[in-house]
Amino acid sequence: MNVANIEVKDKTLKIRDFEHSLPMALLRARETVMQHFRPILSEHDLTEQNWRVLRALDSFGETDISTLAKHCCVLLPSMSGMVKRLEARGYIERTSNSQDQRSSLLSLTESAQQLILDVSPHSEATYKAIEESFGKEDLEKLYELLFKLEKI
Amino acid sequence: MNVANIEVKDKTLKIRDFEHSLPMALLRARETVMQHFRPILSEHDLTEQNWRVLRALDSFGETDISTLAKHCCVLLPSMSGMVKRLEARGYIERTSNSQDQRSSLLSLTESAQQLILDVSPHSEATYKAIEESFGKEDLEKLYELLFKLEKI
DNA sequence: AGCATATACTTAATATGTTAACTAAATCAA
DNA sequence: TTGATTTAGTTAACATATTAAGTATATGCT
Repeated sequence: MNVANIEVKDKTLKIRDFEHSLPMALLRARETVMQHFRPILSEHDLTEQNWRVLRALDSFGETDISTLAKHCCVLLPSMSGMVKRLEARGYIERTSNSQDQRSSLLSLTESAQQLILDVSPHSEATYKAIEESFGKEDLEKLYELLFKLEKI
Repeated sequence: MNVANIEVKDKTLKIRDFEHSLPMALLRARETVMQHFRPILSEHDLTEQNWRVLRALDSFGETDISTLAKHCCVLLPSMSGMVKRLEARGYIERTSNSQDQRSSLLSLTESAQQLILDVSPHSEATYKAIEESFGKEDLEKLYELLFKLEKI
């Protein structure tokens, strides 16, 4: 018997409730999407988060680690370790910031730029396939609703 | 300069590209939603995942750990550890499965059922607030699109 | 200048995500 | 019935998430 809704005799309603949970629905949807992208990334020994960081540096250019973390939706301690590992693998460089000795500026190495050139076409193709399967109009509508949800 | 789109003179297009990424949009939206729920859960020393597990057990009733993991969108090794910790805290019980000695059946303790009764009203209220702020029709539309996305 | 406070980041500790290896029980085939 | 294979779970190893504590530099006040 379901304690959170004791008047419900069978579990049908409560199960729909669980499946209908907004965080759950967002998680499942994201999982489905990522299942299409992860094989491409893992071929290059990149995690989903690694790819996010490299793409963000490519998009926004040289930035400090805090700004990068915000863009990538990653907490600073996670980013700290990730950058350290990507630096060790030769994908990220640090330049000391003359204005503030506490932080440094991060940028992509040549090797990382080449990696992005290699991976991007596959990533783009996967995205196009999703867009085609899902429908361009529905996808635009989904973005609209997701962006709206970010602002509540 | 953005390597993945070298003909782009400034970074505007590439930045929008990054922000417009579907996994990123889903992640950000989910983060926004969870920021509303996490304070309630952390008051009871529950992680987001813990709450998912307890709610799933409440909804689906006694189940084996593999089924539970699928419902919660969690991998089996993660679930294995989580169940062990929730069991140690007195929230989950194991019953040996006479049909199959490899697995056992999991269920909620009285204490967990009481916990759900305590937390649910706050969780419900938060959900209602989100629903009101976001709009009921848009929320239904969002669910519809998310469920559709799960099926691609 | 000198001290208190704030800021930027790292490190630590523990939980969870992810893949691979491992254990034990169940099933299947000869 | 025995031996190979499959299935259900756990454990291991490492990456990331999360909160708290620690370190060094900047800034503001007196």
